[in-house]
Amino acid sequence: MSEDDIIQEMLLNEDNDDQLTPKQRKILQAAVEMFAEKGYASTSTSEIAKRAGVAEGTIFRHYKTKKDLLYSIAVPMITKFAAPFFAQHFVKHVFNDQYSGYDELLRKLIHNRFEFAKENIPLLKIVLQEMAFQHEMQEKYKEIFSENVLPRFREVVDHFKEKGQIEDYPTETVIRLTITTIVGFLVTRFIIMPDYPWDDEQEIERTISFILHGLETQS
Amino acid sequence: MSEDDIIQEMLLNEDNDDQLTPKQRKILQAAVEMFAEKGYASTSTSEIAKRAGVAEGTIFRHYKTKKDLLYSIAVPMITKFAAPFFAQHFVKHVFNDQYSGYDELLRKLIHNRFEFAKENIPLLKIVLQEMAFQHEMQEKYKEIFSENVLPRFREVVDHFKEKGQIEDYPTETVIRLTITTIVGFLVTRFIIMPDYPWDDEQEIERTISFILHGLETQS
Amino acid sequence: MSEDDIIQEMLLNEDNDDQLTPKQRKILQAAVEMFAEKGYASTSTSEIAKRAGVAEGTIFRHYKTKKDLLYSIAVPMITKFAAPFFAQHFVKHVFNDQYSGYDELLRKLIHNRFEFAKENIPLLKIVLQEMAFQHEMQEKYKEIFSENVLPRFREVVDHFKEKGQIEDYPTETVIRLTITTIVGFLVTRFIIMPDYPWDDEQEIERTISFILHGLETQS
Amino acid sequence: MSEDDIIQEMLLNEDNDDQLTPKQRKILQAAVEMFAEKGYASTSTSEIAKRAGVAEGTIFRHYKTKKDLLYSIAVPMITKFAAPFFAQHFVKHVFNDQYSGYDELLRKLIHNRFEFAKENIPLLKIVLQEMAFQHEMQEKYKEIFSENVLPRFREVVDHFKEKGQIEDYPTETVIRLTITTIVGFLVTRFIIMPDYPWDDEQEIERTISFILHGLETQS
DNA sequence: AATGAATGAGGCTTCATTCAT
DNA sequence: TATGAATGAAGCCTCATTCAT
Repeated sequence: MSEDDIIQEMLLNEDNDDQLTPKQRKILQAAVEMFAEKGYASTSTSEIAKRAGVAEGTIFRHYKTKKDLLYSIAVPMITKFAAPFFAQHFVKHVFNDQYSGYDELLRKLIHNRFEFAKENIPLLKIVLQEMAFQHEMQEKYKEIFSENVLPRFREVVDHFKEKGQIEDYPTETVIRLTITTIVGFLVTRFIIMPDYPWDDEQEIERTISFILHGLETQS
Repeated sequence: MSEDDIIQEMLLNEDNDDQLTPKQRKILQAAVEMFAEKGYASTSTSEIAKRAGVAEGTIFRHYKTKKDLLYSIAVPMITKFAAPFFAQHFVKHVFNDQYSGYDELLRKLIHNRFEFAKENIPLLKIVLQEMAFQHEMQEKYKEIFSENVLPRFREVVDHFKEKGQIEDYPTETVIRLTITTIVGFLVTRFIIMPDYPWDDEQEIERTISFILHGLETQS
Repeated sequence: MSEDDIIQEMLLNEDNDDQLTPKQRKILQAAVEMFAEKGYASTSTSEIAKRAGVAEGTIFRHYKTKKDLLYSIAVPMITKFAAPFFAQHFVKHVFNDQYSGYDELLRKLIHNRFEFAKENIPLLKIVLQEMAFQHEMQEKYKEIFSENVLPRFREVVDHFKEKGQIEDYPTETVIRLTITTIVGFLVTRFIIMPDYPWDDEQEIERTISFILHGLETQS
Repeated sequence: MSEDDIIQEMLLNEDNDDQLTPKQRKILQAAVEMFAEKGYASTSTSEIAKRAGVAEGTIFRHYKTKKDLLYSIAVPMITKFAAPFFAQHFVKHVFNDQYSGYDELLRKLIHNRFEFAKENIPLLKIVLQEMAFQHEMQEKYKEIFSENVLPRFREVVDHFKEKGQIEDYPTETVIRLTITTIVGFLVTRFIIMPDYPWDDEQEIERTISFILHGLETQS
């Protein structure tokens, strides 16, 4: 757990707010809000400046370009969202403890990402939206996914497939179904229907059950 | 089946291409392409005009506003994507045939929507993107969903829950998990990873199995 | 003579004002005035628009870029200034008439360019100024000079050197001294001291004499 | 000769580099380079600061205004370029030595200004460019020219006209032709065609001959 | 003396929309 | 119906200059 924390800490501090001037922090905050509300392309730098309480020129002193501003917000978010897969013990734990199962891993992952999403709804929205059009973000996503998420995830899934806990679908399919269901839940919960009266604990459990039974080896 | 066809036909003809002048058709086609490529906000009417091979003014003769153009493309798409739920026998069939199961429904639904998505990738992309910001599209979506999709879907799910085929989750949860998994598959298949060497038939079957077992009553 | 006229006519009509809308003509006129007065870099497009009595956007409908506007003004001017050297009989005349001398050629050239400069003072100023920084203009100048002016001039000078009318300086030197003196005169007359009470006819004659005696074969 | 040196020394020391801090010297140097390369209006103070390796604010500590910076560079240059005419013996020498001719004076003048131009190409470029638009520079030029250059030059020319060495053109015309030819040579040599394989010694001699014969009394 | 963050006016350019033809 | 010239508001960005440190 402490190891995980350290890594997340590092990730979060990568471009840490500590080094930012107050004005810069205000700019980032305003930009995040507005990009999430209206989309990157429909948000003007003058609006951001106004909401941040800053002269428009000040934005460009810190970010050469409007796109720079977007990237400085969105690109690290991609890494952060994939953060659990950077933790050393994400995989190790699974292998070392013979009694641990896919359910335990899933439960940890979902709870962890649920909390993260809850704290970062606007950022999540921005990434989801702009990933469609921003080349540099797609590159970052591909890099993170293929170099960090996919290999770790594959190890784990293969492990449980060998243990017979998971149906013998192609590993990629298992991963797809798992991620799709988790992300689908988070998107529904926080972006599509944030005002629905969710019973989060139960809904999380049902989602875990759904995945587990969906992937369970069929006799 | 014929009933279903009629309804879809109606849906498709709502703003049917038959009534369009060639220029108008060119405009729509160009707009769909560009909105999907670059996003609504980042596409200029002059670019659309150029690609459509018409004068800029011509666009505004047919669509009062750039947003009108978007809506005339995207709003019907929402209806079309929910089309199966408009079909009378979508539900009736389920009730009349005592031997039919959730799997059969799911299989039909997925195959049907898979084909539809395949034929309408750019439109799908546009709707997914702009739903986030366009109020009128959200309204249309909510209307369709709560008045047509949800009630029908609820009837069906309740029916199978009563028959004991589906675990006793809240109906909304079952619907959410089902839709999330289907849409997640389509998005992954056609938008996120269109170039992956998919074995569509098998992947569809696995997705169906995943949903079915995920929702299956646990002894 | 008529031949010469035709060629000049062509040159002048190359991008002739006839094809321009009234607004476009106004824009060009305003741009020429302001570039000459304040320099290209210190003239804003909004000032040009104001003086032309046009919306700022209108400028960019006709000229993609502020620099385009400059080039569309200045580049043809380079050709026009070198126009006499495009005339077929500029050289032929010299060779065909055994009694003609360098003085006659010079006299024609100076008178002709004097009238031209007089009618195009602002354009002359713009070219002289911007030649220093605009790459594309330098290229055009080099092209015109090395492909049209220099070869013709060289033929003529060599001819008169052979006839013993001109001192045996390198041809390039003769050309340099001639052009330098003519251009120096025009620049002084029209740009540096336009308000001095010039006696143009006499000053032209003195300039011709100066060049002729300066280059005359020394016994 | 020593007298001449003293005067030039004074001129050069007017705003002498000795009194400058290293930073200030760097700023001036950077400004000269960039103004010559891109022109005054197209050079930003931040670029100058960057090339000089100082903070933006530092420039404005030494020069109240960007224009101040330009003037502090260009205005003294005007004086320096006219420096020979400040020397007492420039004229005296001519009168005292009955055997000296216009050729000797010209030769000295050209050699002297040639060396000066060679050492100050960027400054020359700046003055030539900005003279067109900067009022204060024009004033300085007019002052220097009418108060120092013109009177001295006139004395000398009148002297040689009386001696019959120079054709009886108006004195202003003689001066114009002389200066035009010299400046034309320097501009061609150092600014328009600096890369041409010049034979400087010979070209200078030819230029002197050209002027002398051009002005020589015609029998 | 030196810094560099901050400013806000203004620069060039794009854009959706209008309208006379 | 179709055009495309014209608009002017707004967008992104740059710049000379100021000021607290």
